[in-house]
Amino acid sequence: MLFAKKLRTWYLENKRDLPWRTTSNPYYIWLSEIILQQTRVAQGMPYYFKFINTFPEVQDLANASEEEVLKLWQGLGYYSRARNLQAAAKHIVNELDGNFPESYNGLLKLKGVGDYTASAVASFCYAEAVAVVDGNVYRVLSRIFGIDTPINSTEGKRQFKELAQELLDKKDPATFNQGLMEFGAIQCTPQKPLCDTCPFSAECVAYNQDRISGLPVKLKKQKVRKRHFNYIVFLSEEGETVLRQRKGRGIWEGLYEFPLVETLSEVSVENLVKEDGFEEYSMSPEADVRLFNEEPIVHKLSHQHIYTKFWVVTGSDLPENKVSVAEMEKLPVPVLIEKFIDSFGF
DNA sequence: AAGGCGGGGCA
DNA sequence: TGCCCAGCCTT
Repeated sequence: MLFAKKLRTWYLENKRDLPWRTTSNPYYIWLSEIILQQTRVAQGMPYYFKFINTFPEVQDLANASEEEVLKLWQGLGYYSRARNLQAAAKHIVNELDGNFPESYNGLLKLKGVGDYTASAVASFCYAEAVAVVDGNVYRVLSRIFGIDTPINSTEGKRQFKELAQELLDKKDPATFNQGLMEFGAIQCTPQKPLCDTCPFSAECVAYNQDRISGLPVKLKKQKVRKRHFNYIVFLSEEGETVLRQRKGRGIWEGLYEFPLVETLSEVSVENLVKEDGFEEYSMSPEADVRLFNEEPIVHKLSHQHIYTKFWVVTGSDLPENKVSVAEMEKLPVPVLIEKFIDSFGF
């Protein structure tokens, strides 16, 4: 049986009911695709509901403040997605008269929309015959066809895109694309795929050559950078503290945090006050600096381990960027900061 | 072509 | 622990 036909049959019998599968509104489809980039369905789902409830139309998203968008996005990670999301919404409203691009090429021009997302929206909403290639597709095709080209190499990307495009059901690209991804998510999983009930096991190269654990091939693993963050948590008698917005390129761009002194290694209070950047807070001599957590809190990200100490300062004048506790809770902050705020109590 | 970017789930 | 998740952007 043809690959597409077999996949279609499997999909129609096994697909999950997901909220973005009941709409053909390109705004909702686009929103769901951005949320789901490098993100599991279970993790992204509550954010999808928050966004469509808060911003029912693309105009609502375009008119919001960046701060409000980032606050809604808080906890989901990869915050450039949220900034690009709103930039694209503004572009659609202001330059495209509120109308979504209706082709792969048009969609590709939107900020934050790459080959995958443009293919997904174009095929789901407009039945354009463009194949999606995401992590699921790499895994499924590499196993069934026994392709060991690294999926994160230039050649691998080209090869898998070409194969997916050949296999694509040109008459119903939406069902094919969703089926291939769903198959990877449910049946051909990274660990312990369900080969016993797999409709492709007879021809699957990985299954028949016992190479399941070896496919797909991925080039080298990223090494984790270790950093040491010292957050200065000012407290005034009026119940204020200080938060600052992270600027420039890097982690958590646009989010808020306490004044930060980054050091090359763990520091004591004697050394902390001698660090570059600390003197700018011009603390009063009678100020009290107290370490909140004796043992550094390790915040683990995919590419960084952040060893964090929170230093609570009382009896000092507050530097720039004072905020009340009520204002603080409306600002978007990294999960690391949110967890501290919760445990500290304020 | 390579590196950077979050947070969480799972074996 | 390490790997992966409906990837994209910058250098």
